[in-house]
Amino acid sequence: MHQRKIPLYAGCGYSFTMQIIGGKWKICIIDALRDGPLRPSELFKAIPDATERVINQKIKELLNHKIINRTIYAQQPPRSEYFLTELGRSVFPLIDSLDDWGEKNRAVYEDVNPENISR
Amino acid sequence: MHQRKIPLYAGCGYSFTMQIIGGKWKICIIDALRDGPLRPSELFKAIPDATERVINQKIKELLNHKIINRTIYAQQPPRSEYFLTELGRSVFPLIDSLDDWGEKNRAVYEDVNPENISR
DNA sequence: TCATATACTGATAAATTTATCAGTATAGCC
DNA sequence: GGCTATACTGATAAATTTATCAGTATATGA
Repeated sequence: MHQRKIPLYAGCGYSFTMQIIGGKWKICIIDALRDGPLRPSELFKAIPDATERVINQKIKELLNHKIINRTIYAQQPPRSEYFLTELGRSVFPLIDSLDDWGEKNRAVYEDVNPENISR
Repeated sequence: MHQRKIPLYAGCGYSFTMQIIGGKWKICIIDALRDGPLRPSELFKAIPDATERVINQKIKELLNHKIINRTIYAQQPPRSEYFLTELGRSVFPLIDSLDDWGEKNRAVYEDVNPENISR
């Protein structure tokens, strides 16, 4: 595994929250599970821009962080389903706010040269 | 400068928002400017955990993204001040929600072995 | 003249995150 | 036996972000 060298900074609530739901794909996963449990393969289909490997990694983090949980069916071939925990559902309002802000303010950057937008 | 190879993913509003306020220090900067303009040196003092270089980089991004703006006084030694734009102030509710969620749910992880929390 | 204070920028290294690709395990079916 | 489908994991490369450290410019005042 990967051994962290610089301790995570969580001095403020938002830094902490960002550790849980930040990164490139986590919110996508949470959002995809809104309407009910999904099997891994369904999750991959729901987020086609991400590789399966990354989704698996992020699933693991979300499991560790108790945002999602898993049902494993004792079948062959294996079958499992991921679903949101109570804690996971509690981030819906955050996602919605972030999403609304983004959709609303996307237009602000539309008339700008991309060179001037990027970091 | 740095030339991006993988295009930024902003397929959803929240991905877009995350590009604007995500990363390790941007929200800290926005938050620090809540109570009024600050000079760079004051900003550094307000966020002692970050290096000045990083703050400067993030300032640049926030300027590009029209979240903050700058007043430059024609003085010597130079004097400038950063302040939030209208757009910048519009993210307060987001920050507050993220912060509240973090403070509220921090405790969830307190009884857990750190090994099981990290990614 | 020379050091000072201030607001930056450049170059590069280190750390972290994400992507790529290949491999494991197993019951059931042909 | 060999193939399939499924849910993963490992190793490593590539990309990106953050950190480290040094340097620029300039009016002012000692």
